Amino acid sequence: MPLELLRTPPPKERVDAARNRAAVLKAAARLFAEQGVEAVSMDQVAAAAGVGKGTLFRRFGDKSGLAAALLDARERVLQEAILHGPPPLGLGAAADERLAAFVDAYFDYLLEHLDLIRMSETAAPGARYRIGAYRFWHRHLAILLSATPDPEHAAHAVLAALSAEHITALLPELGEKRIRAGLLRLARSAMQRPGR
Amino acid sequence: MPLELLRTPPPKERVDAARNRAAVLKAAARLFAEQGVEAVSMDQVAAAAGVGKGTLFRRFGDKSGLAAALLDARERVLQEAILHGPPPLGLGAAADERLAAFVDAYFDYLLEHLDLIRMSETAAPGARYRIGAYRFWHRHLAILLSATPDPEHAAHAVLAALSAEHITALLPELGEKRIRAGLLRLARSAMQRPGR
DNA sequence: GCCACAACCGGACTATAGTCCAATTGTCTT
DNA sequence: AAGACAATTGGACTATAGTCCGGTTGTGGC
Repeated sequence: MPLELLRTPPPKERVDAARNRAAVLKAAARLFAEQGVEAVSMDQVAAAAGVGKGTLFRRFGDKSGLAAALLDARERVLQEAILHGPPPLGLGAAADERLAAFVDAYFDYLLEHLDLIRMSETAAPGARYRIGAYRFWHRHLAILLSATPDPEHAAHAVLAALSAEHITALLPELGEKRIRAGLLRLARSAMQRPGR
Repeated sequence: MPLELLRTPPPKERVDAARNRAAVLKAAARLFAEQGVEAVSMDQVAAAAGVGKGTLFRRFGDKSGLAAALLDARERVLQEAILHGPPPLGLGAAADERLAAFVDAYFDYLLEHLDLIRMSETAAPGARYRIGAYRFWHRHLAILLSATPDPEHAAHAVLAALSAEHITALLPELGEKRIRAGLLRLARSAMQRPGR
């Protein structure tokens, strides 16, 4: 088994760089938890991590990148469950059941980290649609919706209703329960073949 | 943004204030058209209008408010057509036809002013959901969708697929035609009663 | 016409995201 | 072990959104 495949990044990361990245993530997690994502500036994160601003931005690109890095681990759990976990989220259930399970699980994930996800989606214009995670969800949904006339558009439409910005705005107005029910209904109706 | 800032207030406006507002709108329209909405700073607008920054911000609140003010006239045309125009947009057609007509007309409006609308929706966090226009569209859709289990959520879901941010991201990927078709399909399926 | 007062004005000021580059530090070669 | 080289660092710097407040100017009452 070639050892190269086990090294995290192919070009090795310098130890000081790795230490700094860990320090930044730790400091950011603490500050965000203490004061809320919105209220923490990048300067604060850099200072708390004992690192310069330049380092912070080169590592994570911008604030949305930092948020995305913090979400990375949690995201992978969901992705793993979809790819290799048991049905109905994973393979083995009918498409409509997998779709419902995904919406349900994603909504949980959203509620759990709403502010962070919102930051990762909105800090830069169009950020949401470029990050790898969005592409993953989109691909998954398009496959589940492949019986519809335009699976790709349908997948985007479902994800639009699952954007952090959208859910944040709806939460005080409709409450968690109604939103969840509405999302599941939306997913079900998006599934229907156009056999009217 | 507070609607009060966008409409002429009943208590008479001072003539210098009115002149400044007109100058700002004119200068902003010109600069936005010339250089694109993103590329123009508020300082530039203020300078071009011959007005101080304070004046600019007090009048329009923030950049999204300025964008909304510029859209105001065009928005009213669509709202008027819905309230008092001929069917299928106006009263007199079946709900599903009115819904399709709205999606079609709104999509036209969106394409026509995509950057401005995007600015009015995204400059401030949550701005989109607070502006009066959104409330209008939402109410209209909720009425058309009143046969569904949760008209308010369904209306939000349709509008989520019509957000400027979303359409901007989809346009290069899917193209205008596919998006329009997908939106009409989405609207139709949202309409269906849950008669399963 | 004049006065008082509220509304308005504008630019200096703050806060924050993000850029840049000279100096530093780790790593690899010989 | 030392030198060469590239990756990394960090803080000074820029650009922009948005705030604040002392001075100014309409406006309505007398």
